Amino acid sequence: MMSMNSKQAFSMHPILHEPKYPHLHTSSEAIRRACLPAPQIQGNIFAGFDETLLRGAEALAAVDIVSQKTHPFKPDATYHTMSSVSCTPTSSSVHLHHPSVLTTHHPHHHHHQPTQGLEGELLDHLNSALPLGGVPGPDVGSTPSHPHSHMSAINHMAHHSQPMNMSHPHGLASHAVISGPETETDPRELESFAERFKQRRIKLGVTQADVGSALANLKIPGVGCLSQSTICRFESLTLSHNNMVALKPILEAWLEEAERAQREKMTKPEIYMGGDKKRKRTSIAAPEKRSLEAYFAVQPRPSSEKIAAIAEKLDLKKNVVRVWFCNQRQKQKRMKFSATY
DNA sequence: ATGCATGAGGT
DNA sequence: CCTCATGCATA
Repeated sequence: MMSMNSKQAFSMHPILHEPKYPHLHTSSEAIRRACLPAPQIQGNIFAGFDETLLRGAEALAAVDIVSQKTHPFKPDATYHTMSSVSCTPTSSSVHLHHPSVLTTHHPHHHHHQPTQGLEGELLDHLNSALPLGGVPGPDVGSTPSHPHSHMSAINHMAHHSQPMNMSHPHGLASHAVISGPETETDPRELESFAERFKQRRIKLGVTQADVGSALANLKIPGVGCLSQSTICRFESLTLSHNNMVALKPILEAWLEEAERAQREKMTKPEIYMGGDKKRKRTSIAAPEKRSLEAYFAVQPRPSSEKIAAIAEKLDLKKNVVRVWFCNQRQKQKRMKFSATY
């Protein structure tokens, strides 16, 4: 039924980093434009908002007013036992460097934190706003204005960098033209590639995890292995546009190499195992999650204090809440052409 | 396939 | 502390 990962081990040291990617790719110069609002996000933050928002509002208000109370205990579900991850040596490929190949930031950013001053008011009008409006906060949830900057990925990529909604009307100029690195950023191109990739990958009888670990064998400078998660996300386009663009050439290279290898009957069963400490994934219960969503709808970027208050209110660790917001923001931004089309 | 987490790099 | 790219652990 679904793909199962056969193996996957690898990992890099959390604390051990090296100078990592030695190369270039400093070709940023993007001109990100003011992005537009994402019409709709996949998250239905407002599903059954009646309750949710009410609760949220209540909670929010309560938080504001009550704030600290000495909670007796904190049943935090977060017990991540960090571990020393070891680079599974068993695998034929080693990879120590960080795969952070694509992290080049631009100096420009312009995000504004709009009206942050009305935090207190938010609560209030939340009350009034939600029950009626019929459509309480679609807008809020969509984060109408979140400009963002980008970083370029690997060396050859987009330059004109239009982040996402570059609606490249069509110009599918047969992408053959070499000199034009700017040819591979078309969302449609990425989409079709992802699909072709998946199909050919399956045809090769390789799992997503296999692809990930095999990448290290390509010995591409600055490229180590990737996890099953990332391969999966690439195939399902649940990565940022830039991330997709950056990964495409790498996966493309792997694909060709894999098919070539198969032709010559060279299959190397790589097996590895990783047995370290496990990290426990915190699980936020549904009610808490609903509250968080409600908060997010009004204020996607709560201040530290706010986060602390929310955390206490929901009886969660502050960091858990902070990370939740970060992840939520990230989700809203990822590709899935909802915003572009 | 996804939820929560870590870490690098930037402010 | 944020954003991004990624990953481990899970459903």
